[in-house]
Amino acid sequence: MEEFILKIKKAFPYLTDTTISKLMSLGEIQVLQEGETFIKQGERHNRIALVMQGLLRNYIMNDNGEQITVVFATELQSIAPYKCLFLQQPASETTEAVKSSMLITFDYPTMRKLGEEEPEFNKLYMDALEKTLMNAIERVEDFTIAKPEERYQRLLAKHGYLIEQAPLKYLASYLGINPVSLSRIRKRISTGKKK
Amino acid sequence: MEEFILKIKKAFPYLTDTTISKLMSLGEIQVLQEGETFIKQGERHNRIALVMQGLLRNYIMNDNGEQITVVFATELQSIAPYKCLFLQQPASETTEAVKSSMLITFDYPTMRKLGEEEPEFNKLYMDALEKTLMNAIERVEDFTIAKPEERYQRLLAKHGYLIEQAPLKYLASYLGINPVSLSRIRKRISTGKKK
DNA sequence: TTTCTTAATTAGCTTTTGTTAAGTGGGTTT
DNA sequence: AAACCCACTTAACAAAAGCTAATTAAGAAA
Repeated sequence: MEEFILKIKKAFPYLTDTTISKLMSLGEIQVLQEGETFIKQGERHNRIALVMQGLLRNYIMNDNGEQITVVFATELQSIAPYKCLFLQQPASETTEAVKSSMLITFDYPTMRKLGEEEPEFNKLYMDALEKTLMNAIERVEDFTIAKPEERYQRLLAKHGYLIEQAPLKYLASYLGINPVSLSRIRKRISTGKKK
Repeated sequence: MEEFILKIKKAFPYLTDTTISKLMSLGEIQVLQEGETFIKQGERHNRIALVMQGLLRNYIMNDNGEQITVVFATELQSIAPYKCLFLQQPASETTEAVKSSMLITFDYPTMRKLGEEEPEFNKLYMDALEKTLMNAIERVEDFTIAKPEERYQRLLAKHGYLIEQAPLKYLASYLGINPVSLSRIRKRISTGKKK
């Protein structure tokens, strides 16, 4: 808990101590065991989560009922069913803990209302949004620039911890490829390399 | 001009007339001919654009020096070198007019500072950010859910105007595939379909 | 009009991925 | 220990995409 506050301070240096304590009192701590969900597809929901510890993922279902991991979130990253929050719709995705995790969650409308009076809250929310946007853009770039095998290599280079912590089947859909293909790619890389 | 203000009012109904006129006075109108750029890769830049008319794209270079179109922006959508704005880096992408277009551009730091005093500005910026984020997420979902041919189909269904207005070579990289492949996909779709 | 240039299509071949199915191994449960 | 479950791997073949190059089409320039 203490260490988490320290991390927050480091990540958002402009937050005063009073704001942080207000924030902690507004937020709700939630602990999830591996496989437990924070939000389920179809639910109406209005909370946004900041990951304190662990690893979560958002997944949607494809036409075959398979889970497609759209995004992972780890320490100090925020995760939410954004379309659901912004458009007031039932969630189209599920947020689930990949390993046991701790979150602090906030009511989205409350946060935005608070922000109107307290600029610090607004700044915090905007920063979180901007970060989330940059991550999404980076992900789109990976898909447009790199072919499946290269995407795996880039993921390995940039976010190796994901490859260590998430099972292959999640990673495969996250990379937009088939689990069988990903296994093959791994082998190609580990053995004599290509060409 | 008049019609544009009407569109703004429709898209952001909470903006008062005074805010809108303030906004218009703060913004700078810019007209781009086809192929002209708003921001070039490598430049430092701090403006964010709202498209009034036309069609723009952001592209980056891959390792072979080919242009990869990461995102399109059309009427009432915002476009900017986000990573450049948020992290104060030289732009890693170029923003270019796909056809002759009109923009209104704002200084990003000014807007954020203004927002601290005037909640309406903040709300506008957050709404724009949230929309941009939703678009990026949708795009990631397309990549993870659908194979190249299906991605083209989805694009056709959801954003057919892009397919009418943007040349194939831009669309191909936008969809993460080779122009030759896209041409083949088109043919496969138009002729007897698959199977 | 003819010429030039560039985008798009088509073709032939290679490489990669998708698909289905059969192993393999680790970890639980009984 | 045996039986079971599940993730991952491996294999074999089909389908799709990548790559190179040649051809066609269309628009701009001479």
